[in-house]
Amino acid sequence: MSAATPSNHPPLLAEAPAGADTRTRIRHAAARLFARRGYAGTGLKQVATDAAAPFGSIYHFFPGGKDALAEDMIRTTGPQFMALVLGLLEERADPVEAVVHAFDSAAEELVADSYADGCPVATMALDVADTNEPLRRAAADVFAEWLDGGTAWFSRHVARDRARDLALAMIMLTEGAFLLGRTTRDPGPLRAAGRTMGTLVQSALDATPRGPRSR
Amino acid sequence: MSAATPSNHPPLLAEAPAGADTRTRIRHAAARLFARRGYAGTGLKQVATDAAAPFGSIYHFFPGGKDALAEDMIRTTGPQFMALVLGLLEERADPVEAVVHAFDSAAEELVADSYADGCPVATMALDVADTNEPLRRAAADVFAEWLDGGTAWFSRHVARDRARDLALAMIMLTEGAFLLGRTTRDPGPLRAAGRTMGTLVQSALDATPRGPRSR
DNA sequence: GCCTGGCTAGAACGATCTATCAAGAGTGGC
DNA sequence: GCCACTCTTGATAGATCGTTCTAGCCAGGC
Repeated sequence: MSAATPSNHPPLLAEAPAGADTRTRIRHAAARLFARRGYAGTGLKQVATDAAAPFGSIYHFFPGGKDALAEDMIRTTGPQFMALVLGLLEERADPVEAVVHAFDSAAEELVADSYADGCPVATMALDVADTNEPLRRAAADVFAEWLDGGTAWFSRHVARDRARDLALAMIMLTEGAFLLGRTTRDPGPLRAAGRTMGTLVQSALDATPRGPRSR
Repeated sequence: MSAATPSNHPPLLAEAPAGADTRTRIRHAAARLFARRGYAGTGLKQVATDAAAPFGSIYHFFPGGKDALAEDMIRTTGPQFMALVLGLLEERADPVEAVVHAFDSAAEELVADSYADGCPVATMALDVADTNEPLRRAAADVFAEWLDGGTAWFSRHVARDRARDLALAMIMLTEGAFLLGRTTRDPGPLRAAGRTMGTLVQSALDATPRGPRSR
Protein backbone atom coordinates (compact mmCIF):
# COMPACT_ATOMS: atom_id res chain seq x y z
CA MET A 1 0.00 0.00 0.00
CA SER A 2 2.14 2.85 1.26
CA ALA A 3 5.29 3.68 -0.61
CA ALA A 4 7.83 1.22 0.83
CA THR A 5 10.98 2.99 -0.20
CA PRO A 6 13.91 0.80 -1.19
CA SER A 7 15.97 2.28 1.64
CA ASN A 8 16.92 0.25 4.66
CA HIS A 9 14.24 -0.18 7.27
CA PRO A 10 14.22 0.93 10.88
CA PRO A 11 14.71 -1.94 13.30
CA LEU A 12 11.38 -3.21 14.49
CA LEU A 13 11.33 -3.79 18.25
CA ALA A 14 14.12 -1.28 18.77
CA GLU A 15 14.43 0.69 21.96
CA ALA A 16 12.24 3.74 22.09
CA PRO A 17 13.77 6.91 20.62
CA ALA A 18 15.76 9.03 23.04
CA GLY A 19 13.27 11.63 24.15
CA ALA A 20 10.16 9.53 23.73
CA ASP A 21 7.34 9.96 26.20
CA THR A 22 6.52 7.38 28.80
CA ARG A 23 3.70 5.80 26.86
CA THR A 24 5.84 4.93 23.86
CA ARG A 25 8.73 3.84 26.05
CA ILE A 26 6.39 1.39 27.73
CA ARG A 27 5.12 0.22 24.37
CA HIS A 28 8.57 -0.44 22.99
CA ALA A 29 9.80 -2.19 26.09
CA ALA A 30 6.69 -4.35 26.23
CA ALA A 31 6.95 -5.22 22.56
CA ARG A 32 10.53 -6.40 22.97
CA LEU A 33 9.87 -8.45 26.06
CA PHE A 34 6.66 -10.02 24.81
CA ALA A 35 8.28 -10.93 21.50
CA ARG A 36 11.27 -12.54 23.18
CA ARG A 37 9.84 -14.09 26.29
CA GLY A 38 6.19 -14.58 25.46
CA TYR A 39 3.14 -13.52 27.39
CA ALA A 40 3.50 -15.57 30.54
CA GLY A 41 7.25 -15.10 30.61
CA THR A 42 7.10 -11.33 30.67
CA GLY A 43 6.63 -9.50 33.95
CA LEU A 44 5.13 -6.05 34.09
CA LYS A 45 7.74 -5.06 36.61
CA GLN A 46 10.44 -5.72 34.07
CA VAL A 47 8.50 -3.81 31.44
CA ALA A 48 8.53 -0.81 33.75
CA THR A 49 12.22 -1.26 34.45
CA ASP A 50 13.18 -1.62 30.79
CA ALA A 51 11.04 1.36 29.87
CA ALA A 52 12.58 3.44 32.67
CA ALA A 53 9.01 4.21 33.65
CA PRO A 54 7.27 4.15 37.01
CA PHE A 55 5.33 0.99 37.55
CA GLY A 56 2.02 2.70 38.03
CA SER A 57 2.29 4.43 34.68
CA ILE A 58 1.65 1.14 32.95
CA TYR A 59 -1.81 1.07 34.43
CA HIS A 60 -2.28 4.74 33.79
CA PHE A 61 -1.74 4.37 30.06
CA PHE A 62 -3.07 0.85 29.74
CA PRO A 63 -5.93 0.52 32.20
CA GLY A 64 -6.63 -2.97 30.94
CA GLY A 65 -3.34 -4.12 32.43
CA LYS A 66 -1.22 -6.84 30.94
CA ASP A 67 -3.84 -8.00 28.48
CA ALA A 68 -4.37 -4.52 27.07
CA LEU A 69 -0.64 -4.02 26.74
CA ALA A 70 -0.23 -7.32 24.96
CA GLU A 71 -3.14 -6.77 22.61
CA ASP A 72 -1.87 -3.32 21.77
CA MET A 73 1.51 -4.83 21.03
CA ILE A 74 0.11 -7.52 18.75
CA ARG A 75 -2.09 -5.16 16.79
CA THR A 76 0.65 -2.55 16.47
CA THR A 77 3.72 -4.57 15.60
CA GLY A 78 1.78 -6.99 13.40
CA PRO A 79 1.07 -4.49 10.62
CA GLN A 80 4.52 -2.97 11.09
CA PHE A 81 6.09 -6.33 10.46
CA MET A 82 4.05 -6.84 7.31
CA ALA A 83 5.01 -3.40 6.04
CA LEU A 84 8.64 -4.25 6.65
CA VAL A 85 8.42 -7.46 4.65
CA LEU A 86 6.46 -5.86 1.83
CA GLY A 87 9.10 -3.15 1.75
CA LEU A 88 11.82 -5.76 1.36
CA LEU A 89 9.89 -7.42 -1.45
CA GLU A 90 9.70 -4.10 -3.22
CA GLU A 91 13.47 -3.87 -3.40
CA ARG A 92 13.70 -6.31 -6.30
CA ALA A 93 11.65 -6.15 -9.47
CA ASP A 94 11.71 -9.84 -10.29
CA PRO A 95 9.38 -11.71 -7.93
CA VAL A 96 11.68 -14.70 -7.56
CA GLU A 97 14.61 -12.47 -6.66
CA ALA A 98 12.35 -10.46 -4.39
CA VAL A 99 11.41 -13.34 -2.12
CA VAL A 100 14.96 -14.65 -1.95
CA HIS A 101 16.21 -11.18 -1.12
CA ALA A 102 13.59 -10.67 1.58
CA PHE A 103 14.56 -13.84 3.40
CA ASP A 104 18.26 -13.12 3.03
CA SER A 105 17.73 -9.72 4.60
CA ALA A 106 15.79 -11.29 7.43
CA ALA A 107 18.63 -13.74 7.96
CA GLU A 108 21.15 -10.90 8.21
CA GLU A 109 19.01 -9.12 10.74
CA LEU A 110 18.52 -12.20 12.85
CA VAL A 111 22.28 -12.62 13.11
CA ALA A 112 22.74 -8.92 13.79
CA ASP A 113 20.55 -8.98 16.87
CA SER A 114 22.03 -12.22 18.19
CA TYR A 115 19.01 -14.35 17.34
CA ALA A 116 16.84 -12.50 19.79
CA ASP A 117 14.09 -11.04 17.63
CA GLY A 118 12.08 -13.08 15.20
CA CYS A 119 8.43 -12.61 14.47
CA PRO A 120 6.87 -10.28 17.03
CA VAL A 121 3.60 -12.17 17.05
CA ALA A 122 4.49 -15.86 16.90
CA THR A 123 5.80 -16.34 20.43
CA MET A 124 2.78 -14.72 21.99
CA ALA A 125 0.39 -16.46 19.60
CA LEU A 126 1.54 -19.91 20.66
CA ASP A 127 1.62 -18.83 24.27
CA VAL A 128 -1.98 -17.67 24.41
CA ALA A 129 -3.66 -19.80 21.74
CA ASP A 130 -5.22 -21.96 24.41
CA THR A 131 -5.45 -19.68 27.39
CA ASN A 132 -6.41 -16.16 26.37
CA GLU A 133 -9.17 -15.81 23.84
CA PRO A 134 -8.95 -12.04 23.18
CA LEU A 135 -5.23 -12.25 22.51
CA ARG A 136 -5.69 -15.32 20.34
CA ARG A 137 -8.19 -13.38 18.26
CA ALA A 138 -5.84 -10.43 17.99
CA ALA A 139 -3.09 -12.66 16.67
CA ALA A 140 -5.54 -14.36 14.31
CA ASP A 141 -6.59 -10.96 12.97
CA VAL A 142 -2.96 -10.07 12.33
CA PHE A 143 -2.34 -13.29 10.46
CA ALA A 144 -5.45 -12.68 8.37
CA GLU A 145 -4.16 -9.22 7.45
CA TRP A 146 -0.84 -10.70 6.46
CA LEU A 147 -2.55 -13.25 4.30
CA ASP A 148 -4.57 -10.55 2.55
CA GLY A 149 -1.54 -8.34 2.07
CA GLY A 150 0.59 -11.19 0.80
CA THR A 151 -2.12 -12.41 -1.53
CA ALA A 152 -2.43 -8.94 -3.00
CA TRP A 153 1.29 -8.77 -3.59
CA PHE A 154 1.57 -12.16 -5.28
CA SER A 155 -1.56 -11.41 -7.30
CA ARG A 156 0.49 -8.95 -9.26
CA HIS A 157 2.26 -11.92 -10.80
CA VAL A 158 0.01 -14.97 -10.66
CA ALA A 159 -3.65 -15.87 -10.44
CA ARG A 160 -5.43 -15.09 -7.20
CA ASP A 161 -5.89 -18.61 -5.85
CA ARG A 162 -2.27 -19.38 -6.57
CA ALA A 163 -1.30 -16.10 -4.95
CA ARG A 164 -3.14 -17.05 -1.79
CA ASP A 165 -1.25 -20.30 -1.46
CA LEU A 166 2.01 -18.49 -2.09
CA ALA A 167 1.22 -15.94 0.60
CA LEU A 168 0.26 -18.68 3.02
CA ALA A 169 3.46 -20.54 2.24
CA MET A 170 5.48 -17.38 2.73
CA ILE A 171 3.96 -16.76 6.16
CA MET A 172 4.41 -20.35 7.27
CA LEU A 173 7.97 -20.54 6.00
CA THR A 174 8.78 -17.26 7.69
CA GLU A 175 7.43 -18.41 11.02
CA GLY A 176 9.04 -21.80 10.75
CA ALA A 177 12.35 -20.32 9.72
CA PHE A 178 12.40 -17.87 12.60
CA LEU A 179 11.53 -20.65 15.00
CA LEU A 180 14.35 -22.84 13.74
CA GLY A 181 16.76 -19.96 13.37
CA ARG A 182 16.25 -18.64 16.86
CA THR A 183 16.35 -22.07 18.45
CA THR A 184 19.41 -23.37 16.64
CA ARG A 185 21.17 -20.02 16.42
CA ASP A 186 21.65 -20.39 12.71
CA PRO A 187 20.54 -18.14 9.85
CA GLY A 188 20.52 -21.14 7.51
CA PRO A 189 16.80 -21.89 7.82
CA LEU A 190 15.88 -18.37 6.77
CA ARG A 191 18.06 -18.61 3.69
CA ALA A 192 16.67 -22.05 2.90
CA ALA A 193 13.17 -20.64 3.24
CA GLY A 194 14.12 -18.00 0.70
CA ARG A 195 15.33 -20.61 -1.76
CA THR A 196 12.17 -22.60 -1.22
CA MET A 197 9.96 -19.58 -1.80
CA GLY A 198 11.93 -18.85 -4.96
CA THR A 199 11.17 -22.34 -6.22
CA LEU A 200 7.51 -21.96 -5.40
CA VAL A 201 7.16 -18.58 -7.08
CA GLN A 202 8.94 -19.89 -10.15
CA SER A 203 6.60 -22.87 -10.26
CA ALA A 204 3.59 -20.61 -10.01
CA LEU A 205 4.92 -18.36 -12.75
CA ASP A 206 5.55 -21.33 -15.01
CA ALA A 207 1.99 -22.45 -14.46
CA THR A 208 0.68 -19.00 -15.39
CA PRO A 209 1.14 -19.13 -19.17
CA ARG A 210 -0.43 -15.93 -20.46
CA GLY A 211 1.74 -13.03 -19.32
CA PRO A 212 2.44 -11.83 -15.80
CA ARG A 213 -1.06 -11.09 -14.54
CA SER A 214 -4.21 -13.10 -15.01
CA ARG A 215 -6.69 -10.92 -13.24
CA MET B 1 14.32 -46.87 10.18
CA SER B 2 11.81 -48.69 12.38
CA ALA B 3 8.80 -50.33 10.83
CA ALA B 4 6.20 -47.57 10.80
CA THR B 5 3.14 -49.64 10.19
CA PRO B 6 0.40 -48.08 8.05
CA SER B 7 -2.06 -48.36 10.94
CA ASN B 8 -3.40 -45.32 12.73
CA HIS B 9 -1.11 -43.82 15.31
CA PRO B 10 -1.71 -43.35 19.03
CA PRO B 11 -2.45 -39.74 19.95
CA LEU B 12 0.71 -37.98 21.03
CA LEU B 13 0.21 -35.95 24.20
CA ALA B 14 -2.69 -38.13 25.29
CA GLU B 15 -3.53 -38.68 28.92
CA ALA B 16 -1.53 -41.34 30.60
CA PRO B 17 -2.93 -44.88 30.28
CA ALA B 18 -5.35 -45.91 33.01
CA GLY B 19 -3.14 -47.75 35.45
CA ALA B 20 0.07 -45.90 34.70
CA ASP B 21 2.47 -45.24 37.52
CA THR B 22 2.99 -41.81 38.98
CA ARG B 23 6.12 -41.06 37.01
CA THR B 24 4.49 -41.52 33.62
CA ARG B 25 1.34 -39.72 34.73
CA ILE B 26 3.49 -36.73 35.62
CA ARG B 27 5.29 -36.97 32.30
CA HIS B 28 2.11 -37.02 30.26
CA ALA B 29 0.48 -34.20 32.18
CA ALA B 30 3.62 -32.08 31.91
CA ALA B 31 3.93 -32.78 28.20
CA ARG B 32 0.40 -31.64 27.54
CA LEU B 33 0.65 -28.51 29.61
CA PHE B 34 4.07 -27.48 28.33
CA ALA B 35 2.98 -28.03 24.72
CA ARG B 36 -0.16 -25.97 25.13
CA ARG B 37 0.84 -23.26 27.55
CA GLY B 38 4.58 -23.01 27.15
CA TYR B 39 7.27 -23.15 29.79
CA ALA B 40 6.51 -20.01 31.74
CA GLY B 41 2.79 -20.50 31.41
CA THR B 42 2.80 -23.93 33.02
CA GLY B 43 2.67 -24.25 36.79
CA LEU B 44 4.05 -27.27 38.56
CA LYS B 45 1.08 -27.30 40.85
CA GLN B 46 -1.19 -27.79 37.88
CA VAL B 47 1.04 -30.54 36.56
CA ALA B 48 0.56 -32.35 39.85
CA THR B 49 -3.18 -31.78 39.76
CA ASP B 50 -3.56 -32.95 36.16
CA ALA B 51 -1.43 -35.97 36.85
CA ALA B 52 -3.41 -36.80 39.98
CA ALA B 53 -0.08 -37.04 41.71
CA PRO B 54 1.11 -35.62 44.99
CA PHE B 55 3.03 -32.46 44.52
CA GLY B 56 6.18 -33.74 46.17
CA SER B 57 6.37 -36.63 43.74
CA ILE B 58 7.38 -34.27 40.99
CA TYR B 59 10.59 -33.52 42.82
CA HIS B 60 11.01 -37.11 43.78
CA PHE B 61 11.04 -38.28 40.17
CA PHE B 62 12.54 -35.14 38.68
CA PRO B 63 15.00 -33.78 41.20
CA GLY B 64 16.00 -31.07 38.75
CA GLY B 65 12.57 -29.52 39.12
CA LYS B 66 10.80 -27.67 36.36
CA ASP B 67 13.81 -27.53 34.06
CA ALA B 68 14.42 -31.26 34.27
CA LEU B 69 10.77 -31.98 33.60
CA ALA B 70 10.75 -29.67 30.59
CA GLU B 71 13.95 -31.04 29.14
CA ASP B 72 12.72 -34.59 29.58
CA MET B 73 9.54 -33.60 27.78
CA ILE B 74 11.36 -32.01 24.86
CA ARG B 75 13.75 -34.89 24.37
CA THR B 76 11.01 -37.49 24.72
CA THR B 77 8.17 -36.08 22.65
CA GLY B 78 10.49 -34.69 19.98
CA PRO B 79 11.52 -38.07 18.58
CA GLN B 80 8.00 -39.39 19.08
CA PHE B 81 6.65 -36.61 16.93
CA MET B 82 9.16 -37.35 14.18
CA ALA B 83 8.28 -41.04 14.28
CA LEU B 84 4.63 -40.14 13.94
CA VAL B 85 5.26 -37.99 10.88
CA LEU B 86 7.56 -40.54 9.27
CA GLY B 87 4.89 -43.13 9.90
CA LEU B 88 2.34 -40.99 8.08
CA LEU B 89 4.72 -40.53 5.17
CA GLU B 90 5.07 -44.29 4.94
CA GLU B 91 1.36 -44.69 4.29
CA ARG B 92 1.65 -43.63 0.66
CA ALA B 93 4.14 -44.99 -1.81
CA ASP B 94 4.35 -41.96 -4.06
CA PRO B 95 6.35 -39.22 -2.33
CA VAL B 96 4.11 -36.40 -3.54
CA GLU B 97 1.01 -38.16 -2.28
CA ALA B 98 2.84 -39.02 0.93
CA VAL B 99 3.52 -35.44 1.97
CA VAL B 100 0.03 -34.29 1.05
CA HIS B 101 -1.44 -37.17 3.00
CA ALA B 102 0.73 -36.47 6.04
CA PHE B 103 -0.41 -32.86 6.25
CA ASP B 104 -4.04 -33.79 5.66
CA SER B 105 -3.85 -36.26 8.52
CA ALA B 106 -2.31 -33.61 10.74
CA ALA B 107 -5.12 -31.26 9.80
CA GLU B 108 -7.74 -33.82 10.80
CA GLU B 109 -6.07 -34.37 14.12
CA LEU B 110 -5.81 -30.68 14.87
CA VAL B 111 -9.54 -30.32 14.37
CA ALA B 112 -10.21 -33.46 16.40
CA ASP B 113 -8.51 -32.09 19.49
CA SER B 114 -10.08 -28.63 19.16
CA TYR B 115 -6.90 -26.94 17.97
CA ALA B 116 -5.17 -27.57 21.25
CA ASP B 117 -2.17 -29.67 20.30
CA GLY B 118 0.25 -28.74 17.57
CA CYS B 119 3.97 -29.33 17.67
CA PRO B 120 5.02 -30.38 21.16
CA VAL B 121 8.33 -28.54 20.91
CA ALA B 122 7.58 -25.25 19.15
CA THR B 123 5.77 -23.45 21.94
CA MET B 124 8.49 -24.19 24.45
CA ALA B 125 11.25 -23.50 21.97
CA LEU B 126 10.07 -19.95 21.34
CA ASP B 127 9.43 -19.48 25.03
CA VAL B 128 12.90 -20.38 26.16
CA ALA B 129 15.04 -19.46 23.14
CA ASP B 130 16.25 -16.36 24.93
CA THR B 131 15.97 -17.25 28.57
CA ASN B 132 16.96 -20.85 29.22
CA GLU B 133 20.04 -22.10 27.47
CA PRO B 134 19.79 -25.82 28.38
CA LEU B 135 16.24 -26.01 27.15
CA ARG B 136 17.10 -24.06 24.01
CA ARG B 137 19.82 -26.60 23.28
CA ALA B 138 17.44 -29.49 23.87
CA ALA B 139 15.00 -28.05 21.36
CA ALA B 140 17.82 -27.37 18.93
CA ASP B 141 18.95 -30.99 19.23
CA VAL B 142 15.44 -32.16 18.48
CA PHE B 143 15.21 -29.99 15.39
CA ALA B 144 18.58 -31.29 14.22
CA GLU B 145 17.32 -34.86 14.59
CA TRP B 146 14.24 -34.01 12.59
CA LEU B 147 16.33 -32.50 9.88
CA ASP B 148 18.50 -35.60 9.68
CA GLY B 149 15.51 -37.91 9.69
CA GLY B 150 13.69 -35.89 7.07
CA THR B 151 16.76 -35.63 4.90
CA ALA B 152 17.17 -39.38 5.02
CA TRP B 153 13.56 -39.90 3.97
CA PHE B 154 13.67 -37.48 1.05
CA SER B 155 17.04 -38.89 0.01
CA ARG B 156 15.21 -42.01 -1.07
CA HIS B 157 13.80 -39.95 -3.94
CA VAL B 158 16.10 -37.04 -4.70
CA ALA B 159 19.72 -36.00 -4.33
CA ARG B 160 20.96 -35.36 -0.82
CA ASP B 161 21.33 -31.58 -0.96
CA ARG B 162 17.88 -31.27 -2.45
CA ALA B 163 16.58 -33.67 0.19
CA ARG B 164 17.95 -31.46 2.94
CA ASP B 165 16.14 -28.40 1.64
CA LEU B 166 12.96 -30.42 1.32
CA ALA B 167 13.25 -31.66 4.89
CA LEU B 168 13.94 -28.14 6.11
CA ALA B 169 10.94 -26.85 4.18
CA MET B 170 8.78 -29.61 5.59
CA ILE B 171 9.74 -28.75 9.16
CA MET B 172 9.25 -25.03 8.64
CA LEU B 173 5.92 -25.48 6.88
CA THR B 174 4.77 -27.83 9.61
CA GLU B 175 5.65 -25.39 12.35
CA GLY B 176 4.19 -22.44 10.51
CA ALA B 177 1.03 -24.32 9.66
CA PHE B 178 0.48 -25.41 13.26
CA LEU B 179 1.06 -21.86 14.43
CA LEU B 180 -1.48 -20.47 11.99
CA GLY B 181 -3.89 -23.33 12.45
CA ARG B 182 -3.95 -23.13 16.22
CA THR B 183 -4.17 -19.34 16.24
CA THR B 184 -6.90 -18.98 13.63
CA ARG B 185 -8.71 -22.20 14.52
CA ASP B 186 -8.61 -23.36 10.96
CA PRO B 187 -7.16 -26.54 9.45
CA GLY B 188 -6.69 -24.73 6.13
CA PRO B 189 -3.05 -23.80 6.67
CA LEU B 190 -2.07 -27.41 7.28
CA ARG B 191 -3.76 -28.51 4.07
CA ALA B 192 -2.16 -25.64 2.19
CA ALA B 193 1.20 -26.67 3.58
CA GLY B 194 0.56 -30.14 2.21
CA ARG B 195 -0.20 -28.78 -1.25
CA THR B 196 2.92 -26.64 -1.08
CA MET B 197 5.10 -29.56 -0.07
CA GLY B 198 3.60 -31.56 -2.91
CA THR B 199 4.65 -28.87 -5.35
CA LEU B 200 8.14 -28.77 -3.89
CA VAL B 201 8.63 -32.52 -4.00
CA GLN B 202 7.37 -32.62 -7.57
CA SER B 203 9.81 -29.86 -8.52
CA ALA B 204 12.67 -31.72 -6.92
CA LEU B 205 11.69 -34.94 -8.69
CA ASP B 206 11.51 -33.16 -12.03
CA ALA B 207 14.99 -31.80 -11.44
CA THR B 208 16.31 -35.29 -10.68
CA PRO B 209 16.47 -36.71 -14.19
CA ARG B 210 18.11 -40.10 -13.84
CA GLY B 211 15.69 -42.36 -11.95
CA PRO B 212 14.43 -42.05 -8.39
CA ARG B 213 17.66 -42.14 -6.40
CA SER B 214 20.91 -40.41 -7.10
CA ARG B 215 22.98 -41.62 -4.20
C1' DG C 1 8.22 -58.40 64.22
C1' DC C 2 11.11 -55.14 62.55
C1' DC C 3 13.70 -52.43 59.42
C1' DT C 4 14.75 -50.22 55.19
C1' DG C 5 13.57 -48.03 51.04
C1' DG C 6 10.67 -46.06 47.65
C1' DC C 7 6.93 -43.33 47.37
C1' DT C 8 3.13 -40.38 49.12
C1' DA C 9 1.43 -36.24 51.06
C1' DG C 10 1.05 -31.53 51.89
C1' DA C 11 2.67 -27.69 54.90
C1' DA C 12 5.80 -23.91 54.72
C1' DC C 13 9.09 -20.44 52.70
C1' DG C 14 10.70 -16.71 50.15
C1' DA C 15 10.24 -14.67 45.91
C1' DT C 16 7.57 -12.78 42.30
C1' DC C 17 3.43 -11.81 40.03
C1' DT C 18 -0.69 -8.62 38.67
C1' DA C 19 -3.36 -5.09 40.15
C1' DT C 20 -4.87 -1.25 43.16
C1' DC C 21 -4.42 2.78 45.71
C1' DA C 22 -3.33 7.27 47.62
C1' DA C 23 -0.52 10.96 47.42
C1' DG C 24 2.77 14.08 45.06
C1' DA C 25 4.70 16.71 40.95
C1' DG C 26 4.13 19.37 37.14
C1' DT C 27 1.43 22.24 33.68
C1' DG C 28 -1.97 25.18 31.35
C1' DG C 29 -6.28 28.01 31.65
C1' DC C 30 -8.50 31.75 33.83
C1' DG D 1 -2.63 32.93 42.40
C1' DC D 2 -5.64 29.23 42.11
C1' DC D 3 -7.95 25.40 39.98
C1' DA D 4 -8.27 21.30 37.22
C1' DC D 5 -6.03 17.92 35.13
C1' DT D 6 -2.55 14.72 33.45
C1' DC D 7 1.05 12.10 34.76
C1' DT D 8 4.34 10.23 38.17
C1' DT D 9 5.62 7.48 42.17
C1' DG D 10 6.13 3.72 45.00
C1' DA D 11 3.89 1.23 48.73
C1' DT D 12 0.74 -2.37 49.32
C1' DA D 13 -2.42 -6.26 48.83
C1' DG D 14 -3.51 -10.84 47.64
C1' DA D 15 -2.42 -14.55 44.99
C1' DT D 16 0.66 -17.84 42.91
C1' DC D 17 5.16 -19.31 41.74
C1' DG D 18 9.20 -22.93 42.32
C1' DT D 19 11.40 -25.21 45.79
C1' DT D 20 12.37 -27.45 50.16
C1' DC D 21 11.31 -30.05 54.01
C1' DT D 22 9.41 -33.18 57.31
C1' DA D 23 6.48 -36.79 58.37
C1' DG D 24 3.88 -40.82 57.27
C1' DC D 25 2.58 -44.91 54.49
C1' DC D 26 3.48 -49.40 52.87
C1' DA D 27 5.64 -53.41 50.75
C1' DG D 28 9.61 -56.88 50.87
C1' DG D 29 13.77 -58.82 53.07
C1' DC D 30 15.53 -60.83 57.12
